[in-house]
Amino acid sequence: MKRPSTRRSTIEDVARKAGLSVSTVSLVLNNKANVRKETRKKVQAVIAELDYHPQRSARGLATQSSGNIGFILTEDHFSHAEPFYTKIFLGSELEARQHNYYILLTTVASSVHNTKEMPRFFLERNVDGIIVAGKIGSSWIEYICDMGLPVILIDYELPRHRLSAVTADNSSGARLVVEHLLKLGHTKIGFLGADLKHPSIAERYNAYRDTLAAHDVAVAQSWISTDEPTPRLENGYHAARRMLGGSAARPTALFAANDALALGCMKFCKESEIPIPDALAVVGFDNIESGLLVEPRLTTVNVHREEMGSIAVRRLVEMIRDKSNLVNRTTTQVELVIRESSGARRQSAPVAKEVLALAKLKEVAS
Amino acid sequence: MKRPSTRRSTIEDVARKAGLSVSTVSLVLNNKANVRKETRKKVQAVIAELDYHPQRSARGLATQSSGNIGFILTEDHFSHAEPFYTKIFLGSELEARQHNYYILLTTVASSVHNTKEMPRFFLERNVDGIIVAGKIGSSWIEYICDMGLPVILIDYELPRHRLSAVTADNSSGARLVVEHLLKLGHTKIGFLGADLKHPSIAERYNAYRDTLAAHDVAVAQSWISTDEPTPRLENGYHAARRMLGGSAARPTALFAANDALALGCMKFCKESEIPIPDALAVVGFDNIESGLLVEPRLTTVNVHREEMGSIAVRRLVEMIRDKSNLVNRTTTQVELVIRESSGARRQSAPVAKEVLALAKLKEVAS
DNA sequence: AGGTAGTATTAAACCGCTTCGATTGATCTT
DNA sequence: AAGATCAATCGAAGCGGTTTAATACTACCT
Repeated sequence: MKRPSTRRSTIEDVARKAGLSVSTVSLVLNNKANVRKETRKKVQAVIAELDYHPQRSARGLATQSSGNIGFILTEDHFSHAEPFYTKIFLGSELEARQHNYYILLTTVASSVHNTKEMPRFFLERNVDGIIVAGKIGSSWIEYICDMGLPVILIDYELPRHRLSAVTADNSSGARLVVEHLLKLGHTKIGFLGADLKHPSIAERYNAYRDTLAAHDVAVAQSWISTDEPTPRLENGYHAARRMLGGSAARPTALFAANDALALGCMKFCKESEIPIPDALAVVGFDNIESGLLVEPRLTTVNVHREEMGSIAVRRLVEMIRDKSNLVNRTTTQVELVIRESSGARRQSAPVAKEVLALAKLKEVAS
Repeated sequence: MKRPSTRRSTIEDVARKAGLSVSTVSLVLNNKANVRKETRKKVQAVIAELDYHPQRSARGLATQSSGNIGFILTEDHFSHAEPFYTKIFLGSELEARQHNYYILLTTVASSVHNTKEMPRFFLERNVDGIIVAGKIGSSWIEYICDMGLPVILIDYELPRHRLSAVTADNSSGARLVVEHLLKLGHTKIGFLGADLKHPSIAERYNAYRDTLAAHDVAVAQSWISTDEPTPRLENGYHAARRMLGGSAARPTALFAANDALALGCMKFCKESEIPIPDALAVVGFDNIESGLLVEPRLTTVNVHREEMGSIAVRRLVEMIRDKSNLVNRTTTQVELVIRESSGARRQSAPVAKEVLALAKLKEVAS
């Protein structure tokens, strides 16, 4: 651990001290061929001795690249401190580090835009690739594609645009949920959703319908709510009120498109004294931490968020390195986490002790 | 909105098109003196026309600065997706944007370190200043100070090091809590804390004791818990079990050093069927979102997290710009948020509808 | 008109690295 | 032994800005 007491050393210092030219040092630095083994060793020794680290901006200027990855999140996704996306970001950051990239996180308004409100890193060409997490306005996508930079989406897909993406296996997750509820004897299973234009929600919804159909279970239209604009807690509350507040026949189980909606629903039930899970079994999706705090604890589907982030970075780095624009979609595995809100488990497990199977991956190069 | 169809334009393109030299354009770019008004106008027009934006790395190389701010968080703070720090980060990012800085967020191990695990941005001299959020090992602080970069702490202080810092007004917050409980008639008020070496917790603890003393209210040692290593939910749970599980005389009210501890405590009470607030009033600190989810909802102290982040950036930018090393400490105001867990309010308010007074600031330049 | 003091503009050096083409030296052919 | 080939090294140009010192232009005195 040496202090940067004096001036920081440059490639020239290294070259001089090693008795070689700057170019040779550069070759070593970048692991290029045609450097004698001893020369390489020598240079590396000097580098270590001087604690030399190439300067980012100099390198960036010379190579016309920044060493940064742009991470874009819409304001509403992040500003509600959505822990879902926080974890994704964290996974990205850790992975980026491995590859010597920095991540520039920026939030943007969800749709319209003019050049003024563009993330600065676009204008200043300060990123080598882009990660977009969550649903975002298509105007953004258009713009981003026009930049000609490698792009990868997380938890979002656009069939039309042929973009690489990392998503959770929403269909399997939803299927697991519905099968779980069926197994518990439910036949009146409702769906608490939001904007079906969000592909993840649509996938969950479709798998829900398909699974019910496959088991020849009918569903009343009034048990399905897909009118809410966003899958947030308040909206779960409101949708639950509409669906359960009246006198109409209620479902006995409810699959919410995500945990926030499920928690909103539970909040309504608590206020209306509808006992969960006895009068209504509730299941969410995402496995956010708050699901552990409520009473009863929320049965849900675990999504490997950090992993989604790290995979996205890995793919993106490949795209940058190989200058490939091969579109590839990765689906991360999910698993059902059974707690009390679905009525399958009666005892409360010790706090913060929950073992989840490790994730595996299915990849599809398309 | 123009597409970057061709090559991106450089300062030379601007100069040529404006019929001026590169240097003049640079002068305009940096708002330097001695440029004729019309010349300035002309240049600006061309800049707009070409949609020119100076390239970060070129600028960085020339000025030996990066345009980045390093944001350091210990792993445990962030990896638990602590929403507390997420919000602080968000505030920083928004503010940084105003000043044309990027934020590089990195997490570090909480203590020991060798050069290998240093954030890369140090080694590559890729930041112009540093923000440290939350408690961090003193070895880190030493190292960071040695870098000679401007530093500002958020939610942490080190009397010995004379560093600038942004903190919440912990003392006032704790005083408000205790007075609130006293007003409700409590005289047996316990404290659920953790590591007193964390200055924020220590401040809250001291204000708690002082306020009680000022009102001549005694407190049993068994009602004070400060043994937990970190102020996290599990630890609140354990501490509550130790304090309330036995047969000894219980306090009737408990002030937890933060919301996570309070929630852990509530979890224990729920399992042990200790009714809140009837048998025990509970108050937290921080106002994290989960406090709204539990039943009863948590009375707490609101801390303006985004604001703390934005203030930190503002101060840091000043330090960078003025090359000043004036130490200054800013304390952001807090306010009591009364909900049901303290027993002062019986009705449940409508979901997600809570009006908080706007924050004001007290500043002390020292 | 000539000198001077500013003010506005510019040429050129420089920041630290990469990369291309040239150079050198060694090894292989015939 | 003279070329040819190939590996290792190096010199110099270039990336896109900033900054310094020199120069050109004005306006003002006397």
